[in-house]
Amino acid sequence: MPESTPNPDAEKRLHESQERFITLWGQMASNWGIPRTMAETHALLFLSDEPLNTDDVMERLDVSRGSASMTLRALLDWGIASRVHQRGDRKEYFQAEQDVWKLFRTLLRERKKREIEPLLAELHTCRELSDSIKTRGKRKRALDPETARLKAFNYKLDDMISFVEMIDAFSNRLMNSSGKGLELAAKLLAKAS
Amino acid sequence: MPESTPNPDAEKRLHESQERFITLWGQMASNWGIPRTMAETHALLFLSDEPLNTDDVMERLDVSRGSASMTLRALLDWGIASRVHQRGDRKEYFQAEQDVWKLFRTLLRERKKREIEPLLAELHTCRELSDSIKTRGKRKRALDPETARLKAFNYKLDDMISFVEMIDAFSNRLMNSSGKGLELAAKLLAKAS
DNA sequence: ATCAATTTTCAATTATTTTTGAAAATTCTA
DNA sequence: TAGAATTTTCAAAAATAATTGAAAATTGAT
Repeated sequence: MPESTPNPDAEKRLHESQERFITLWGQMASNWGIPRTMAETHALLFLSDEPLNTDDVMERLDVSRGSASMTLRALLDWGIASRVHQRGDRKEYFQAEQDVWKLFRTLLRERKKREIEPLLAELHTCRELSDSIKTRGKRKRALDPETARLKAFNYKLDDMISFVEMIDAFSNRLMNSSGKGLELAAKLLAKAS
Repeated sequence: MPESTPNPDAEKRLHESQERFITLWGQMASNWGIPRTMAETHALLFLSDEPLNTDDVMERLDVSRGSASMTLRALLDWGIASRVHQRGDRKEYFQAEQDVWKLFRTLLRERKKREIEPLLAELHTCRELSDSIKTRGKRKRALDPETARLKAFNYKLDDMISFVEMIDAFSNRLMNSSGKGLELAAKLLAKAS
């Protein structure tokens, strides 16, 4: 095998590897409730060395202009891509966060805001709703079946609420701890458990 | 307001609160790529004091027999519900894990098996694919653009791989640490960061 | 202000996921 | 083993989510 040939496969194989990564990213994301095209677009930007414009995305991912536009805007909304202006070109260019840990923290922040916080709010609403029954019009002697059911339900809600609060607190730590927060946490956990 | 009346609202309000919880659980789950009915069924079992059978689920959630059957089996597959036999009744009954932390660890274990491990495997495949180019047929004097692209890509893959390996290791810790592992991790992280 | 380039929007279409329901399979009882 | 009760299966239907594409809006240069 000739050692000095500028391997003609290289380009093709790099491309294949990138393609695989993009596809993988899309599949993973869709398992986690994120639209496939959004994740593929993100992967494409992540892998690209220079910023890309809408047409680049359309061509490489074979999607419509509308889709590319919506998707890119969504990535901006999530805070994992940013606009870049290429001088001498009127088109908008986009680039993705390159630091994997920053990316992770951004995603965590967004999902916390979009899901954990509303979840907690609604759980508290449930709890108030059922709690307000408990203390009303009941005698001390507590073992009528209805009260028992109520108590059991309230316990479960409380467990769930403190669990979610725990997750929430943990997310805060991770989000704010600079650098490799998880790594730290894992090490500490390893020692402790 | 009469203090001693066995409040006639109580039943209704408890029911409403449970209903809200079930709905909430379903919505949350579907944000995370889990079928709504599956989560609702889980919530129902979680809230129920005694095990339920397929007909109970069908009635309470207003779904077909087929759906209830599939869903219950899926919950068994996930390991977050178990079969129970009610003596004197031929029907199968189901109950959900009641310990929220155990539930969490079970879900973590499953998602790790179903997603993190395949992800890692495929990432390594990508890496091998692109790595095999790098070392082939290139001279030391490395700055031709193709090699540079390759290097950049490999760096990104490596970052991603070590990130996912980190997550994987962390999941292992959490899964195995008995009891409130996350709580522990959060506390430690709080001290350390 | 005008106009061409570019981006955004959104109703209609297409793709994907979930659910249904009844037939087939299984299980339990006698 | 027969037969009723129960569960499972899966093709078809329904529901949901994502994408398209062309019209409308916006932008930036002159």
